[in-house]
Amino acid sequence: MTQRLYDSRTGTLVDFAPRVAGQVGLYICGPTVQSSPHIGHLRSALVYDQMRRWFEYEGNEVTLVRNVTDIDDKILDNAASAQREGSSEQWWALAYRIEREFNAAYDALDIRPPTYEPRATANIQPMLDLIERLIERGHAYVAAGTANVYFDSASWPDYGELTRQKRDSMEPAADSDPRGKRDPRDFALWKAHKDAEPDSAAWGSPWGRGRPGWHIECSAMSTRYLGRDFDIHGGGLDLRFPHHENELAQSRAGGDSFARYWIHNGLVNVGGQKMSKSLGNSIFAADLLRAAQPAAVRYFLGSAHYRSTLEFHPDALVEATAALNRVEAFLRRCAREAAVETAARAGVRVPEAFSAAMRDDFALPQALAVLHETVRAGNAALDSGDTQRAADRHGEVWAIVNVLGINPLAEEWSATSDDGALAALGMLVDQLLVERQQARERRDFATSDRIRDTLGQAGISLEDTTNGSHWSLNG
RNA sequence: GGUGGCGUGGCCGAGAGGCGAGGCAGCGGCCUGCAAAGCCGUCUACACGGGUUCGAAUCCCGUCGCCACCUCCA
Repeated sequence: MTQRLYDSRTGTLVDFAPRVAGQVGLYICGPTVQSSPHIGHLRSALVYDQMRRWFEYEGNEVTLVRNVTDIDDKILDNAASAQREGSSEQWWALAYRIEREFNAAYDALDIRPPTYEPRATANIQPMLDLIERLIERGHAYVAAGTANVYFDSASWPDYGELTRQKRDSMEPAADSDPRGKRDPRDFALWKAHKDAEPDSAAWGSPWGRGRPGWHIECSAMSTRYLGRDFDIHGGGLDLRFPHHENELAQSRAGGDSFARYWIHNGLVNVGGQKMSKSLGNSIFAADLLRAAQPAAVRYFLGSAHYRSTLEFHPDALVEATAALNRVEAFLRRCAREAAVETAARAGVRVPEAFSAAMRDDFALPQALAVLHETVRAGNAALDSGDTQRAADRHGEVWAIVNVLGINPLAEEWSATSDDGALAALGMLVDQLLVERQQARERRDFATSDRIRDTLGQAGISLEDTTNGSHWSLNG
């Protein structure tokens, strides 16, 4: 069965075939590092992380390139306004600090680093080369008497193809500062240096000192690392227009065939509304990581289809944690009762229904339904004493949670735990469990319940089974 | 004005002509000293009005409501 995916350029579900069989090239628009990462940034990164893991699980070699926009208007503005309030932080220091915040959040969620992460400021020359090519081909012009270079949208008949809009029916943009544009729909390839901006934010070019426009970096960097003809270009839905439209226009006008497939992930709403600074309803990465375990955050962010709007609500993480606890409880129970060997589950493949869901445009909600159905089947097998069948389900569940990166027992999540403290806790709890068991045997339930209550207040839950009692720390 | 999307049960969230995805929460049962966990069962649905069809949440027409993008955006 072939991989299907929704290509937003054609607006249809299509068969995905990589340019070179077994090798997938993926370019993702990363963040502009101007302020702290929020839930929307994480969702976007996670969506492509899970796609990448799935492609790799299917035997492909994936080259994932995700850029960092580390020079743009907002970064300069934010640095300048902080400086007016006494900050000494330069724009490039701000960008780097924020970039590290993003990487810390990605790491916390085990979003694997891309194959490469190019920064705009490190790729000025390839951008200049592309701009020169566009001028030579008659698709760009230098605004008279300035160092501003614009893409000539009227010279490119396909302009609007990505979002299936006609150039003539686009709303005439209120262009506050045309600076020599021939048409409001033209967009900047190169922006002339302004006196008010720091010298460090300008590079030399054939047209004068300045800095790159927003879109040109992605055209230059995607083709530099993935080739002039590559497989998939992805990013947030809000980037379709103008960012991706302009990328596509300038790349094709420059002679590159560019991305074969375009994918766009849905945005995150909070309280039914788009998250925005002015509404003050932003949920930041730090908020999420404080509220729940990383695996639960991943589970929540992957609980809606990647193209759907995901609704964040206060209980969402509680529900995700509960759902994942169920999976964890099964994995632990199975390890106890069915004596599952690590080696035995290593080669187990995901259930066919799970693969079918993933191959159908990465249908995560259905894939998660398969996960839960497999857990239920495994628990039912344990209930009936069929340990072989339980072990089989255990292997499948293990394979699923690893592909999605939501394995509650994965080493990634436990790296920071304090082994010494945990060992000490274990000894104390085990001693209490012995006392409780003795109380139960003499039917002194007042004592046994008191021990359970005390442990409960300390955040430890108990589970009595025919093979003894088990304890766990509440997530 | 242009382009695209959405409205599903208490909540989240799939599905896209015929067996009610799944999770969270609730209820009943089994199990349990009682719980917890688990399993079994179960109540609340497809915005509204027409139409097509043997059959519509799904297709068509209309209505209402909501949202996104149209040069800052994940």
